[in-house]
Amino acid sequence: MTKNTFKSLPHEKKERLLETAAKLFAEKGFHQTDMAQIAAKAGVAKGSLYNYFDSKDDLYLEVCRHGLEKSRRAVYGGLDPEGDVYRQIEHIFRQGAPFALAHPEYIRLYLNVSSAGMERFAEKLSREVEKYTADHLKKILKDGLARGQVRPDLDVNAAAFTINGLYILFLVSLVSRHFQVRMKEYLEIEGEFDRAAVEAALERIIAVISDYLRPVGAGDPGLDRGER
Amino acid sequence: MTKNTFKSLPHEKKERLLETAAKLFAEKGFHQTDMAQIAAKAGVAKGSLYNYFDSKDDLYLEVCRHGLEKSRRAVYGGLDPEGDVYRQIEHIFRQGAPFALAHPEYIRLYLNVSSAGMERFAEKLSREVEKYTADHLKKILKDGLARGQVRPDLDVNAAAFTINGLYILFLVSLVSRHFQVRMKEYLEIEGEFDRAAVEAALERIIAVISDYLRPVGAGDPGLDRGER
Amino acid sequence: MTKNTFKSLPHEKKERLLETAAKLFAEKGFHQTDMAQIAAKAGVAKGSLYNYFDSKDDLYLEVCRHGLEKSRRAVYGGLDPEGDVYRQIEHIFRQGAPFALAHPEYIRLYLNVSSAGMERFAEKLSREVEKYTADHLKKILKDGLARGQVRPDLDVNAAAFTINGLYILFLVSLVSRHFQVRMKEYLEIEGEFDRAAVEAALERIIAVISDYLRPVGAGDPGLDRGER
Amino acid sequence: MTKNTFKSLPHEKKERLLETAAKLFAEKGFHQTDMAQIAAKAGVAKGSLYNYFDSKDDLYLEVCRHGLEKSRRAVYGGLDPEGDVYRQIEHIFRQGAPFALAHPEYIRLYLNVSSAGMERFAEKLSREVEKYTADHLKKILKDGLARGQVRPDLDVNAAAFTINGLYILFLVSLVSRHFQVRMKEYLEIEGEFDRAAVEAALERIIAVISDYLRPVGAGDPGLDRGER
DNA sequence: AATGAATGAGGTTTCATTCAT
DNA sequence: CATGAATGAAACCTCATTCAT
Repeated sequence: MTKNTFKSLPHEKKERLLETAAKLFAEKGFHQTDMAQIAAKAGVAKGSLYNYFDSKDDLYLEVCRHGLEKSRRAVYGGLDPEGDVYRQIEHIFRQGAPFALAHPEYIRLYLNVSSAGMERFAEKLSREVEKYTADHLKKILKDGLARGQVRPDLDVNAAAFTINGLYILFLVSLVSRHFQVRMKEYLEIEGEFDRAAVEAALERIIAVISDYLRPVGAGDPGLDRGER
Repeated sequence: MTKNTFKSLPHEKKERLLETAAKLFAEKGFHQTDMAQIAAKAGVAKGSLYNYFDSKDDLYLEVCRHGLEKSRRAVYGGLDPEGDVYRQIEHIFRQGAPFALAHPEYIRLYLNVSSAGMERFAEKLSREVEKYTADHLKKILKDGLARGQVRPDLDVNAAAFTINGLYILFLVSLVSRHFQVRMKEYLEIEGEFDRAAVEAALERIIAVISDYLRPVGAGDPGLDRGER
Repeated sequence: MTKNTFKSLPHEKKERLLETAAKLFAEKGFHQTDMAQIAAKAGVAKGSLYNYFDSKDDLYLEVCRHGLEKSRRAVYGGLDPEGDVYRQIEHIFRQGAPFALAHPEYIRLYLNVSSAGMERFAEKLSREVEKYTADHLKKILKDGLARGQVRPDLDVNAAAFTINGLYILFLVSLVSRHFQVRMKEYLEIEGEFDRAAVEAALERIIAVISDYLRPVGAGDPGLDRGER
Repeated sequence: MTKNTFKSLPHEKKERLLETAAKLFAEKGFHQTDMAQIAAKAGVAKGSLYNYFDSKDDLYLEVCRHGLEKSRRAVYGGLDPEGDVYRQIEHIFRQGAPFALAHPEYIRLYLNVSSAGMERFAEKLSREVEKYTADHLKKILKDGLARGQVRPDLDVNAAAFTINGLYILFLVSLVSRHFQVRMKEYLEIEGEFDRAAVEAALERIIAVISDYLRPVGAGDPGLDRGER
């Protein structure tokens, strides 16, 4: 468990340490990153890491939790709970994309937790990570349902599962070689996966969601679909 | 590159070796699996692995390719290209689920290729893996579009991206601790994630797809949605 | 010990095998050369090497003996025992130099036998190698002494030791990075150690020998010293 | 490159480590010596070697450099630059012999650098090693020339090459099986190569040098030749 | 609390030799 | 006799963690 010695460190030092570690873990993977490297890059002594954390596992866990908080603040921070369901969903995607581009390390860490040999972290992180988002999305959809903004026969949970699934796949496509190749293949994106391509992809995905949610016969699309 | 010495091995030995390696890699991750272990479990000498493959990387790649072929045969094997779009999509999901349960190792390997430090494998595998499925799905949707089985305004590529995304998320939920927790959270599955729960989840996801694809006003749902 | 299976091989195959091995051993050293490589380059099966020789050691020994014979034929082959002592010594140097340039591998093997961990080969080769040359040189000097061609107070054995020492040092300077650097440093050779530089060095060394051997007051130098 | 962690070790530990390594490398050769062995014999952990040196190569280089310094101090330490040329040369031989007997490992290491597969070390060591000695010898001879102590027609560089060659051959005869056999063969030494035999050999070699250098007609030999 | 040297288990790869075909 | 796959003992090097300063 994170020790008090770490908690009582100056804020700046804590941030520097966790961010350095996040970048390294995300870039090279858990096992390929070594404690000495983290210490060196963060400008602390290798031994100090063990004054702050019980083990490498412990540090990794803390790094993930830190990333989780950061991403939540970034994505759900400015959400207007009174807004239209489409606008709220779009808000999430539109906050998520720049966050992923600015902090690819945290998205990568999310992905890594699902990989082989990382189950002990999933055990500790996954519910915490997913419950928050799931509850949020379900609430948005339920509110939309209550207000007649979405199709009345909507399976809220399955829809939330789907929307979050698209959100995850979109974000990991911004940071993982594999998923980037996949997205380019599906959406037939040629050349660089630059800002414009990201924006276009985002709009098409949001349109899918909107098309799915919209009540039958709704003439006015809930989200801007001008692109399609 | 895989050496000829491996290729000319008895089929059974090749299978045993690749499957043993697949299971170990999938269970413990690439770096946590050691060559000695693979050799011992497969009943060959450590040195022999290096008669068959140039390196651990090379073996891993071969294991992934082998899994890819197996999964393709299992999932796309009995596909009836003349069938209705909904039936074809359902076929894919209904073949994929038991395959994933019977061979969780290959789904885990798929997931691992997207994790940090595995980019060199993604570089070699991802397009090969994704192009096949993407082309398949797009073709199914285009045929459905031509036959008027799906909404006429469908963004085929984005739909294929979405459907495959749901397919991936569904399968990885069967094999990855993290994604299993996530699915249970979203779909509010309590207790064991047993066969019945898997079946129920599968139907809800297929229903989402069906609802999305169906032309507006189509009275008869394309897929059985009795569950919902 | 070399097996009969090797001896009864076609001459050409034996030569090819021994020469291939000589080059590899000389280039990379005994331990860095592996049997598989030798077999591959010589165009024989790895297993065959063990039909021909008891072990790698045994092969190495045979390679050295083969090189020894070749070098003897090349260097002492055309020696005229009736000739003047100076001419005979010069003959040895003038035969040795092109041989070393044409077959650096054998000179390198000679050098390697004196290095650490090679004592078991020295035990078997050194006397055989050195006795022949020593006896030859001593005979030449004794004859010269008898004929009054060299200083009457000559310590024949020490002189032979010295002359052969210079011969060895000259030859190894043609094939060993270390001794080449050394010779260039001593003789202040700048730039490439090309044919002309080799010739010049050779003449200076022969002149040293001649100066040393010449009876006091002998007006006519025994060897051509025009260069100096 | 040698790391600071090594440099800041207690002098005694550094010496112990380098000497242990020197002895092992010299006894068994570079490739036959393993890091674990060195560590065990020197009483440090295997991992520590890698805190001190980048690699086995790096350690070997350091061991050679250390030996070089030791041998220089031993051989050139008490040299009287005002002395007679013959006395100076004899001094070098008379210092070198006991050093080689006391520290055969360093002479062996010198020899090893010239063997196959060691070129990367030669590249880094040879000039450094040879230049020092070459310059020294040339200076001694030039001074002798200026003072009329040696023959006026002396080829200083070739003479330095020769004298150093004899020095090398003499020393390696004390430590290498091969060269010992050679010396015994040339000088017809029977039985053990003991102190007395070494002394006798040394005197004969010095006499050769003296005879060679001495101006024609010099009645009084520069060096004691009573033995012959 | 901070430091960084010390530790040693562990992992990939090499290669001489054997042996079945 | 020729072949080349099989074997497994090493060997270099890494790195999480400890501990003395």
